[in-house]
Amino acid sequence: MKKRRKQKAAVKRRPGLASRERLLDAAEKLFARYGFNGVSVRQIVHAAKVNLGAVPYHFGTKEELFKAVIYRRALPLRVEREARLQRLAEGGKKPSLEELLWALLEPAFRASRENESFRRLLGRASTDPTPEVRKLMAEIYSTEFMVVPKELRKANANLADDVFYWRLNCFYGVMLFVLADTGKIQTIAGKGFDTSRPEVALKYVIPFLAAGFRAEV
Amino acid sequence: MKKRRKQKAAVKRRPGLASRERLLDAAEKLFARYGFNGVSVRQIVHAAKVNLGAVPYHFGTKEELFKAVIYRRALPLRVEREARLQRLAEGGKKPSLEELLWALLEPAFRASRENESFRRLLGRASTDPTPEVRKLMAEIYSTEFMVVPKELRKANANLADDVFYWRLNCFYGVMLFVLADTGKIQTIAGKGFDTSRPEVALKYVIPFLAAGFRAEV
DNA sequence: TTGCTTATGATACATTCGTATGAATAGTGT
DNA sequence: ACACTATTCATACGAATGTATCATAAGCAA
Repeated sequence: MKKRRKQKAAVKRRPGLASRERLLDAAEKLFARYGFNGVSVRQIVHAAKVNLGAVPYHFGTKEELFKAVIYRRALPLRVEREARLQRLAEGGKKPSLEELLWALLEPAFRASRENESFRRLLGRASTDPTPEVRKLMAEIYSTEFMVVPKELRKANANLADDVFYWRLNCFYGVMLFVLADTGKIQTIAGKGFDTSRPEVALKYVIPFLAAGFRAEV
Repeated sequence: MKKRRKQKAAVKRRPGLASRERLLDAAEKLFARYGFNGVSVRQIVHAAKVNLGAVPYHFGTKEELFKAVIYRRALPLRVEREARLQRLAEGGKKPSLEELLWALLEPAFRASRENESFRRLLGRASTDPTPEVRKLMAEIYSTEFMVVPKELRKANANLADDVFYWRLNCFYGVMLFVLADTGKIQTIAGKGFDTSRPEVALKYVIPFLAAGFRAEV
């Protein structure tokens, strides 16, 4: 592997920053819609109105561009999530399962207010079968999102291991599918059914999940 | 679009049938693992030990090959599912939610006994963002799998529309994620945690779903 | 201005992609 | 044996892919 260009201070300069940012925005939107393998670098630079050479220059490879798209928002997401958990812990008494779920889910869902694409991208990339994407997402979950299973385990300390992990599996299924927002329910319920608004989604999803975790064994 | 070859009786002959079948098997395995866009036709023919020209000959296009892979098992799946629903209806009294969920889910999960790939393919293709795949899956669900939401609606007649459809959304999230079997839980719970055996999966998943549907509003 | 670093642009490269073609082979009914 | 059809094979085609190259432009420090 040949060394990329020296780019120690690639972020310090201001002028051309617009180009890099537009690239990230366009890539986020397209990756969210069509997946990593479903979009070409040329489609991205065209949508971003940026030259083709900007991708090797700013990111090196398509895969690095994808990583940059994810990390740009994954880090703030973790910070936000942990702030909420912190606030919950400060309350003194043990939070309810519903409160915990809210703290864990709301930041990711709320990402849809400022930027609808990232919410979908997060949901879809988490189940993307492409090896490079899988590797990256495993890395993200083990570094940024590890707090999710850990906190849920604490809140469900009464459950046996096998039961808990299966319910955690179900939890991820619901979370990722609702984040991904594939539109499946619209094709059943009709186009008037809106699944994109985060506070509405949480209102319905959290009771479902809480009841699932509390089910009799 | 140019007309494909005449292939009215493409299935009648026996000899070369092995080639077509091997192609379907290899494609099923690879599509399940890497997604539609993550596999090339050349990888498929290589895995199937078949000549490249066999794909245009037997299927025309890659997309048609994918459709053939899905339909080969989707049709028997529907038949099996409806047989179970029939048996349930013959019982006379109204079946429990758990019994209904069992009838709806078991055939798809059981597909993993004979053929583990199709179960994963079904789960993953249902959330694949590729437009061609989405179109096909929408078609499949509206023709083969429409009975699922219909039966669930009957069993949850007490729920308001919005509540029901959100819970159906959660249901699909769980079902598809567990079918897809992406291995996420193994990375958390350790490699010893087995999610591939259908009867085990159902034992844990059905109580979770039933409790979710029954949750207080 | 001059000098230097960073960014953009047009273009080229080697691969790989899906699909098409037509000759060679194998199987079947007569 | 024959003719005929179904299948397999090697190969070719143009388009699209990710990445690299290098000349030019732009911003800033001196």
